[in-house]
Amino acid sequence: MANNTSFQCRTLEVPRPAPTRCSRCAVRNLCLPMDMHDGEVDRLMGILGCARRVARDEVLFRRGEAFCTLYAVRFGHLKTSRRDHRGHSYITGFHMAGDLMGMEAICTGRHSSTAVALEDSEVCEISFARLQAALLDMPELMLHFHRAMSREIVRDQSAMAFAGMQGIERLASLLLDLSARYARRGLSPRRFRLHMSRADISEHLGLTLESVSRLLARFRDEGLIALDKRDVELLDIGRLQALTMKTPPGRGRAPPPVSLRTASC
Amino acid sequence: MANNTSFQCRTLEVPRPAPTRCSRCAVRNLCLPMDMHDGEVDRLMGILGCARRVARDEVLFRRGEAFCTLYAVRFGHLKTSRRDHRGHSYITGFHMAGDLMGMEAICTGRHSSTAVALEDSEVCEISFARLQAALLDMPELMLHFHRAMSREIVRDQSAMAFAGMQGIERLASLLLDLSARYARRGLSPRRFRLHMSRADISEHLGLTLESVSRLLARFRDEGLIALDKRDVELLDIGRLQALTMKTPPGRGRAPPPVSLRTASC
DNA sequence: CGGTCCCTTGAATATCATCAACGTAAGTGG
DNA sequence: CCACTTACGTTGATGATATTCAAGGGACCG
Repeated sequence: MANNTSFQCRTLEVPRPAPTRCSRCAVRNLCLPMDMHDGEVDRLMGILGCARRVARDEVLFRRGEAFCTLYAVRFGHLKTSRRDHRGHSYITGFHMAGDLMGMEAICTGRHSSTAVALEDSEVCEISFARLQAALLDMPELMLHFHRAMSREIVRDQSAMAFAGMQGIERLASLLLDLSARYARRGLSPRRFRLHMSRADISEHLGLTLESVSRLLARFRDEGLIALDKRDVELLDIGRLQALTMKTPPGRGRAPPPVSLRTASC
Repeated sequence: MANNTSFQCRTLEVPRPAPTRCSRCAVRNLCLPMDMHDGEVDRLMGILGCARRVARDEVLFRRGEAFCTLYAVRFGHLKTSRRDHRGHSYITGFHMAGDLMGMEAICTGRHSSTAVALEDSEVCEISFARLQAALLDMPELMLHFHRAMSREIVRDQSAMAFAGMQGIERLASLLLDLSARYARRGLSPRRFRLHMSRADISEHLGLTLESVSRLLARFRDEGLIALDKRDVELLDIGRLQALTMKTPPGRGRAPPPVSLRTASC
């Protein structure tokens, strides 16, 4: 982890590891197009800053701060939060290896949310200006970037559904979402750690801390999950999914088949 | 509105207006960079399809459908909706002149939501493939596009806050959001029409239709708004804003000042 | 005129927030 | 090592809020 100063870093407090080597990165396939060959990958070195360690509870970026870099999570977990009009804060997302962070800031040039590490983590700094320039020469990378932003839109729109759900469904949805994301990373979809506090969960789901605690206890008592502090095991994924699929008594309808009217373009 | 066939349109059912002329479009400044001169604007003609009319209740695109074009609203109002796991649908957004639609579909190549017109409307079809190609030559337009996607992320993240709000705050937030959007378009921020049904509002806010009706009546009775079917007038915007800022009794805290720690980039 | 759609209103119930107390574990300092 | 503190989580009692079920009003349309 040699201190690298060839690229201007924002703060000098944290020891700097060597510049990011995407070609060796564990989450390369999450950050970059799958079919990108190493030669192209190496060209990216120019737009990358250094990997940056973020200690637990440390702020990666803060609301109102000028935006200049995107961040790709190399390992660890982070949360992003905002405040609504009344100053009440809520968590817009939990982020893990391979996730891209900071895209909300592009539109204004200032961050609209604050990112904090839930555990000691490492992110890869991506100069937005250099990325913009690089995209002009790399059409596949540009498309990949657009897909990443679109994925963030889909994720955020999915979270909007919480508003119409009961607490029990919100919590089940969160557990299943985390499970699926770990599965995609080759980790266990059944056993994982909730790196966030109960308060974090409640601020993400729009419930109170007490409700989250009660709901988790209920899931445990009903044999849906095993729970040991922040370690959770999903004992009955099928029943958890069923929870997200019906609250009303009689008419729990299966989601209709996706219409695939082929378009002629 | 001559029928134009120089560009392949998806359906031939609707009469085709002449190809879109951005340089004369009323919402040009919402779609395109402000400082774009007419010469550049004319270059865009190549990536634009035809303006497309969408009749009230008509589907512009449907979940599962292959994605090939983005849509910029020229006039009218539309809604986009999705279904959560349990098949329960919710509305991800209301869209009006100048809004860009369809960005959620970029990541998978298929639409994840369904767009329906709330009234007779017109959108401008933007071939995504051609847009991608054009962006390679037009760095400012690329940045503009990235800002538009980022704005969508911010908007969606703002809507996530509904989950943590009471009904009264959710409704006030919606009214103020619509008000602000109309103001930005040079329309009255005080008087406007709710082009969506009560059911649409309820599915957007995560409430029941009955709750929305009761809350609107309450706002009316308390002199916050005047209400005549779908026409609304905000009589006391200040008090409406106050509603979004405090529900809890004592400790309604003013939002803290934005921290502007200047970053050295 | 009958029907439908959209909206409103009422009464009973379920769900969640609030307030409060307590438990546990980790860290600190004597 | 023990008393103390702090952060985090659990649990209980109570009340506010929103949902559910039900009925009905009003506008529009064939």
